[in-house]
Order: sequence, then C-alpha cells, then structure tokens
Amino acid sequence: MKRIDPEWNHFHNINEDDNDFPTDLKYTIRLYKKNELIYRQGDLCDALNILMSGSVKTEMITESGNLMGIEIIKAPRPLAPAFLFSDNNRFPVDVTSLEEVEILRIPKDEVIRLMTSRPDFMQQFLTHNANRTQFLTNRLQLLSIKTIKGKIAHFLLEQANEEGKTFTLNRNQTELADFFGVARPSLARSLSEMVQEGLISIKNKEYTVLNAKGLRELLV
Amino acid sequence: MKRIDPEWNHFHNINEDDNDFPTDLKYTIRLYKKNELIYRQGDLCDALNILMSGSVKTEMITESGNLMGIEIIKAPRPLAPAFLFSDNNRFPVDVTSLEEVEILRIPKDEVIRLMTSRPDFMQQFLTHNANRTQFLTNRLQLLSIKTIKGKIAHFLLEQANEEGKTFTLNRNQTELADFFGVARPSLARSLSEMVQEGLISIKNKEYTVLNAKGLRELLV
DNA sequence: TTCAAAGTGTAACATTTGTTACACCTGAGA
DNA sequence: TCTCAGGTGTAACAAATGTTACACTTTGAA
Repeated sequence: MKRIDPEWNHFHNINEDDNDFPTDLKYTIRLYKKNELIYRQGDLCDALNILMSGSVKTEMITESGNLMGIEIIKAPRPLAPAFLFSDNNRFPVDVTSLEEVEILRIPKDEVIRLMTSRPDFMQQFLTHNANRTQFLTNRLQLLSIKTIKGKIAHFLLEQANEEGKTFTLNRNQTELADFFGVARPSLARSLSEMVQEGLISIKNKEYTVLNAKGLRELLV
Repeated sequence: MKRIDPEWNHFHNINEDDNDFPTDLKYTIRLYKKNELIYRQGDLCDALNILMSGSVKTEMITESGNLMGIEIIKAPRPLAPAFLFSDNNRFPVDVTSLEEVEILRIPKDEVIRLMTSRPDFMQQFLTHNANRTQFLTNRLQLLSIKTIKGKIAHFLLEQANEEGKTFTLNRNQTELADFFGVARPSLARSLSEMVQEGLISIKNKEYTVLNAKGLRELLV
C-alpha cells in the first residue's frame, strides 16, 4: 500500500483495494474535473470526505503552518474532518479541484457505525483530531506572542533540548519568516540583535542557545 | 442535574449520581487540597481527567478566547482532553488547584471501551473535540490577520448577517481590545477611522456595517 | 573553475501600533 | 440632584515592524 504522509495513513487505510475494507460500508465516490467547485462556503458537512486522489484548493488552516489564504491539499487527506461532528457543521471555505479529483464520501451515520465496530479506526480518528488540536494550540501560542524576538525565543526553546546544544534548522530565513508571519528583513534584524545580545549564536543554519533564561524572558 | 456550561454537559453527564452511570466503569476519584500541583508540564496524560468540583489554574488556551497566561478552569470540565489521544500525550502546562478539587480519572482504555459501548457518549466526545477545533481555527484566523482594521472587519462581518443591519455588542472597547490582542487606544483609533471612512457606524454599542465589500478588502 | 541563483546582512525610511495622558461623557447610586 | 467610576475619544510621542533597496555570501550546476 502506498504510504505518503504518515499522519494520514489511517485514512488512507480505508481503501477499496484493501482486503480489510469493510464490505458493508455505505459510501459514495465522486469524481470531479479540473476547476470544479466541490464545496461552497456554508455547505452542510454531513459526511466524512476523503480526498483519495488529485489535489484541491481551499482556505483552511493546515498542518504545514500556513494560515488562511489559498491552500492546496493533496491526496490522501480528509477534508475538514473537524466539521463533521461540530455543532456548526458547515464548510468554512470554498473547496475547488485543481485537477481530476476523486473523493470518498462516508455519511456521518456510517462513520459512527464504523467507529463503534472498529476500535482501531476510532482510535486513529481520535488521534488525528487530537494531533490537530495540539498543532492548532501550538500555532496559536506562537502567534499570540507579539514580538518577533519572542516568537524566535519560543521556537528555539522548543527546538533546543539543552542550553548550549547546537542544532541545525532545515528552513531558511524566508521560510522561517513566513512561519512566524513576519517580514524577512525584520526577522534578520531581530536575529542579529539576539546574537549581539549574546542570547544565541548562528553559524550558517546551525543555531545554538547560549542563554535559555534570557530567551524565556522574551516570551512575555 | 446541574447544568452550568452547555458545552460541557456531556462530560457532566458522567456522574456517579446519574442512574445511567455505567456500573462496571473503572475510574478513580482524586481529591486535592488548595494550591496542590495536580499535573506538571510534561506529565504523561494517559487518562481522561474531568474536573468535577472546584477550580484549577493552568496556562492552556480556552474557549473564552484568552491566550496563554494564567487560566482558571471551573468544574465541570475535562482537563486537556485533546492530549489524551495525541501522539505526544503530555501535559503542556502545569495544573494547580485553586481550592478543594475533585477530579474524576478514567483510564484511556476505559474511555475507549466506554465510547464503543455507548455511541451517545462517543458522539458527544467527538462533538466536543470538533467544536474545540473549530474554535481554535476561528481564533487562529483572527490572530493571523495582521492589521487591527482587518481584525475588526473579520469580527464585524462574522457578527453582521446582512449589510446595513444594526446589532448590539455586549462587550465594551476594553474587552474587545483584549479579544483582539491589541491596545485599547489603538482599537479606538482604528474604529473611529473606519467610521470616518464610511465603512461602519457606531452609536453607543450598536454597530452597523455600511460597506461590507470595503470591509472584506481589509482582510488581506 | 565559473557563473547564476538563492540566501543573507543591513541600512534608510514609512507605517502601524503601543504608551501615556487627559478631557469628556454617561449611568447608577447616594 | 450630585457624584463618582467606568467607559470613550483623542492627541503626542515612542517603539516595533514593514518596505525597499542593494551589496555580499553561499551553493550548486554547467
């Protein structure tokens, strides 16, 4: 079985080709051509939608850390699984196909039945939701820090296990600035100030926390 | 049965006094005195903790919209239910009792068993998580808008169903500024500029959207 | 090695927001 | 009615961040 994105394996596990696929599961598969409007903002979300192949464009928040704006989702992934069970179960944004798209649609009742009959699926579903909540909480913490230095401190303290330990970031300044939601030169300025203040040291993409206590004071 | 906060009813439903309380459920109830450290940041979270009575202090993000900082949680509410099923199932913050506290503790295995055996409980659990995710997503959207005018626009467009319709806010400027995470005079300045620009009108606490299209352009 | 593209450091200036301070208004009680 | 506390409008200034521009460095491929 193809395994692309570890986080979404459990949804990819639901696959017609799978021997384990429940034979009595009620579901539909819908195909969309390129540039079709799949869901409109405000549409009722009464089924679990799993993007099986292709890619779509939405404006939701994603695991990658991007906010709002246009967002591209690639198969295999569920579409807005958080909205299936919420009280206000309506799509928050438009969903449009970017290419030929295949969507597996399992009605809410069936999802519930599937979960009660297959504890492993239920646990995977729960884990997914839990991970997403945790991600959102983290992201929210980061964004709620007002100053750029504070964001940097939060991020570096999370990365560095120990004071004085050196670690390599696989993001460049531009990506880091996007992640923080700030302008690139502003990030560079803050970084160089923090180096001057002796809080951290940077050599290429190798970062070292020199003064963890000082960093913590920036978190406000 | 006491029903304090509608969102948490389903957890309050699990109550020893309840006729419906499952007789074979394995659980423990722990009592804490005032100012005891209940959980420490990094502690393993392998059970569903429900605060049955009393109140505790934490630093998590809450439904009320407050970010980080010290947060007070009053019974009945679960403590960090999102972390029970997440891959990184550790408490993100310290939890300390503010008064005498009673905590119902259901092991993870038992929670799973309870959910499979009682679909209504499962659905309530799912709905709670879904609502929380939706809340966090909303909050994140708001925070990811950089300008104060943008935040105001986002908020007012959400409140106003129609252009030209007048509605009353039950928050004063100070509360609104806290909600947006900005300084009060800055909010007032932005509001009065938006009134001057003809986007909205304000009379006491009655707000009217005059130019919805113009507001949408502020969302960037 | 050479060269172009991407990444980085930094400066000058513009813009936005925060801070502080104070005057005014409004409404609930004495 | 008076009074006072909370809420609001606004101004002057400070601080942080964004914008634009450009030179330098690193990297990777020809």
